Amino acid sequence: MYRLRQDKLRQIAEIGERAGLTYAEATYPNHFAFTHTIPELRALYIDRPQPFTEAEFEANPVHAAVAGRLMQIRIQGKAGFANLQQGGKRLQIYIKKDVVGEDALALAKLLDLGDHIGVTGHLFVTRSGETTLQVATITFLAKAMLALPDKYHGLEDVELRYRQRYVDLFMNTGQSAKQTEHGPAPVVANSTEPFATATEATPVVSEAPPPNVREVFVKRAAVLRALRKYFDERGYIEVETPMLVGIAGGAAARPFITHHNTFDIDLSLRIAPELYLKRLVVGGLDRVYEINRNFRNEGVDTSHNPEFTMLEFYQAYANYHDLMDLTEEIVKFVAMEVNGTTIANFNGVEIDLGKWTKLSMREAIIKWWPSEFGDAPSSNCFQSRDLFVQVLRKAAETYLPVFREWSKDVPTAEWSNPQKDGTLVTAIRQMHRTLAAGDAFKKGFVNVIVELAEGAPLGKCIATLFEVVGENPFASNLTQPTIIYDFPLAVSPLSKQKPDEPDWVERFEFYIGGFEVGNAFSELNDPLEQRERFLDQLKERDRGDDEAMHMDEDYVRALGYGLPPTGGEGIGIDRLTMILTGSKSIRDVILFPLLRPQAKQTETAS
RNA sequence: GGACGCGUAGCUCAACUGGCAGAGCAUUCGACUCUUAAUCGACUGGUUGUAGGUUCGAUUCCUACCGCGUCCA
Repeated sequence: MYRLRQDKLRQIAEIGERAGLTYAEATYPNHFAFTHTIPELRALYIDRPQPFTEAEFEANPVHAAVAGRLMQIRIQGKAGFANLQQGGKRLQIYIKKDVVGEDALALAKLLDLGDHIGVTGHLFVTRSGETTLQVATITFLAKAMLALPDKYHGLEDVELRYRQRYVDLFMNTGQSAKQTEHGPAPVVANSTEPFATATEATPVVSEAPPPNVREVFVKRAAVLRALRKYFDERGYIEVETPMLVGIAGGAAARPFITHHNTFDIDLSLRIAPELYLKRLVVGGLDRVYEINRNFRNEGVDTSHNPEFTMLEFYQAYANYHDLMDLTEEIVKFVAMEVNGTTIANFNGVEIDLGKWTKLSMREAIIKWWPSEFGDAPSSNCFQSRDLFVQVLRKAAETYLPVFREWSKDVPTAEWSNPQKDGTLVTAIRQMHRTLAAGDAFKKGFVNVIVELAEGAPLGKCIATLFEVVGENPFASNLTQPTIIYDFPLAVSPLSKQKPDEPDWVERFEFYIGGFEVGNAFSELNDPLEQRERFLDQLKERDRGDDEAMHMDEDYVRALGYGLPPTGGEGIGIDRLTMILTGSKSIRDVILFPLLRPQAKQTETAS
């Protein structure tokens, strides 16, 4: 292939020589003076309510020079049509020997799909009604040495699309015949729908065209633009804080470790900018935001990529109630800027980003209490470990009959304060293992009991129970925009306590489409309390939680200079973009998602 | 880390219950001055992800590994 195309390049050079061009000028020129981009030209004369007619073109000829990549060629002897693509749009061009002459036609015959050319000419309307550029001159700009994917299907192989995003981007622009056949707004092609009921038939996968990849990333840029506009207009300043850090703090996650040679020290890639941004608020930057990458050393799935983009913003004198209002406003604003509507379509479900539900975590647990667990508990069950244990025990005995056998002789006291190797703990662990291959929901529930039996803090158990109940796959509780507020202190080492309930903090997360999109809280600004929280984290770390935080003495010192009451929030940009583009996987909104390297053979010329 | 699924020509896909590995597009050659998934004729293209095993015979069955996807941890 390479050799054949190199031959063509030489022939192209020969044609160029006749026009006085050097080999380089004829094959890889370094300039083309265009008058319009293809999207501009289309917007002016074609993509409008009343496209220009042939009569209008004849009365007022439109001359243009455009450049693009050849996506289709229909040559017919001494004339032919082709489609040039630029900026995700295509323009048909018509090359006729009578007009362009012998050499230009010879050049046209040497062109391959994927080549870049520039053309000059004027617009006309064909008999079949397509506005077309009648070519006067052709300038060869660059050769595609590799064959393009199937012109009808485009590039469909998901792995290839991610590995060779450059091909994905110019093939899947919504312009391929298969994509246009399926309507103007192709949805992400995939089959399984978490929210679909069991009675619905599985859609036929092969019929769905690949998504409009270009559009997804154009929209992603629009999301970022809208967010910057929102914050810039409200007096926030955009900052950039270190990604290479000594202590990776601000979140519960494992960092990547790297090394700086001249200092000869190990550094981490940041897992969150949080602690630096609050230092800036101490420094008097009352409103700051940062949009950039975080790195977390974790696995990959449809909502996780080890590097992901996060927006974090901090606002002095605000608390989490202010941030809840702000959150609704921001999401609505971005949706309107990007899509012109607050309605989003995700996984076949219509989501209204303008309609929000607010529930405290405790309310949510009670409201969404699965009927399989028996009667919902009363709201005071979160007040003490004993009461919580009683509720869980009752639920377990209702939901899982085996539990009745195991626990009937066990006094509540042992539930509350179990022996590490006692019969109860052993039995529960055993049960957890036997469920491993089975029902995930059941397993999640048992997991709460395991945590409880192993002596995890009550708050942590409550948070885990919330996740189980909230993410119940049979209920889709967190699909529509939902704010869950008031978190247990035990899972929130950087948040400020509620004044009247010291075991709970002023924190919320918001969910859309079934997953967490953002996290916010009133910032803990008492340095002594913060030091204690770090020390608690170190204890958790000693107990084996390698996601627990490290002590950050400098951060505590910064708080020592006085952090005003401050509200701070983080929003996952990739996930927000997924919702706004209907992308089912985070990999569909990240240009080059992390993939395992392929140590495969590299194809070369022959 | 586990379960399930997938991997065949550059791309999109076939190949029945184990019996000579095929088609369309792209490529190459030829015809064609309003086509649009252009059309017509001819040709070319393969270590069936990798390595083993069973078998007279493996794309197909078995094992391990590699990569991807989905769900879960």
